Amino acid sequence: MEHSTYQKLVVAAANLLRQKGYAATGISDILKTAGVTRGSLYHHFPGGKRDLAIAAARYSAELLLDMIEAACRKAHSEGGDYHDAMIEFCKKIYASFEKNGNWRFMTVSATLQEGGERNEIFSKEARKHYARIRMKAIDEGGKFGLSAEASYLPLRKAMLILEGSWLLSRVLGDTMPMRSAVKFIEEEKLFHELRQQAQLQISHDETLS
Amino acid sequence: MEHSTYQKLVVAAANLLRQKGYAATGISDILKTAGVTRGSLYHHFPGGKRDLAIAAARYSAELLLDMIEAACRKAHSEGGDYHDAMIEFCKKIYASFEKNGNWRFMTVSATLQEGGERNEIFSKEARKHYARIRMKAIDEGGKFGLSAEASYLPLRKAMLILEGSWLLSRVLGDTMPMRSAVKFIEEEKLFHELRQQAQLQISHDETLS
DNA sequence: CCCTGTGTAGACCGAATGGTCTAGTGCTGT
DNA sequence: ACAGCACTAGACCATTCGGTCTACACAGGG
Repeated sequence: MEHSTYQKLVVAAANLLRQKGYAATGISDILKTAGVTRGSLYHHFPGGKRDLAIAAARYSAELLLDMIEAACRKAHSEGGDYHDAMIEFCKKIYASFEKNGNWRFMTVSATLQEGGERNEIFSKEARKHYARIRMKAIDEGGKFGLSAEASYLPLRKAMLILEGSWLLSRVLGDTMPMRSAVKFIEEEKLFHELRQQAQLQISHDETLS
Repeated sequence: MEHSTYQKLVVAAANLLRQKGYAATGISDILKTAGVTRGSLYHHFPGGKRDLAIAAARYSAELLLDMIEAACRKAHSEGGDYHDAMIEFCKKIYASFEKNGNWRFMTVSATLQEGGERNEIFSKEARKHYARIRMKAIDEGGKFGLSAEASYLPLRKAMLILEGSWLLSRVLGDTMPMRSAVKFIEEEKLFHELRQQAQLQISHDETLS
């Protein structure tokens, strides 16, 4: 990991918050995991737990964006299309889930889920991160010659499936839902191809008539 | 609501747990919401919070099964197919989400998510409920003449999308993800039809050759 | 040499948490 | 009338929570 106290705190917080959620994660947990004492935390994060959670969410979102970018780059270099990139992205997440529990994913939604009443600060942060993810999708999709919508919708669907299956896998203590998420996202590529064929078919028919 | 103290506790707990999660929901919250005092709670649920959460999860799972059943019945009576039932199911959940925040859904995964270390009791409960949902899907799909797998997979996919979008909608404080979940699940019907056509196409070609 | 600023250490605090315990209420069958 | 019971009420407890505060370590500049 990183060696600065600040970084140690963010990394530890990101992991714990993702695993247990905001309310269940105690400051002491984070301090113990990070090997840091209370004074340091409140020096770097005057706002306490809230500040730290926001920093952790930002860090996690960064990792997620990197994964998306890497998956797209790989698909590109292997001659695949945008849907191949989505599959690659999903498989990466599954692999890391299978290996280390749930580490390195499901950043924003899990991290910023404070119990109880609407927390406008956290919601605003979350919206910011998801907007960035959206922009990244549009950007990467564009490199495959896709429109903004054709870039964003597949990623959104993949994200929903992944978040759902991640949630489930965590509750059940079983990676099966994550595995089926991979299958579902592989299916999406087929779906997309079939839809294209069907549209070709239609325009063909229309040309004939 | 129900009038027995036991029922009042279960209903209040189910709502609060779903909204805020296990760790963030205090016993006092539940008592206040239910209009019940501490002694009563520990009379009906000697195991305290844990017992109550398990009962709440069971209750929520029951509601979910009812919703699935109702959606299938409606699709049947209107001459629709199994995918129409999934769409109906999803729309119902979206409608109730739109109306009362997040009430009456996302039972098991949210309710039984205790922070921290693997909680084998909760996981076992969750597995039990999801197994029941699976059986219900197979049962209902059978009435539409579908195989077990063809019954279960669409529901699983719908559930994953719904859980993901529910999670997101809650964090963002915006029903948009739920709305897109409805669209995605409507898409599934089209996907299924296209796939059937393609398979017919293939078997046709094979017959010709 | 001290002074100042950045960062660390951990004792300490009030509030809130989940859980226990005793007293009491009101309905039951006898 | 009374004993037995299921149930309710809420004071009480130990623990833990997030957060504050003072003391200290140790740089670099004068």
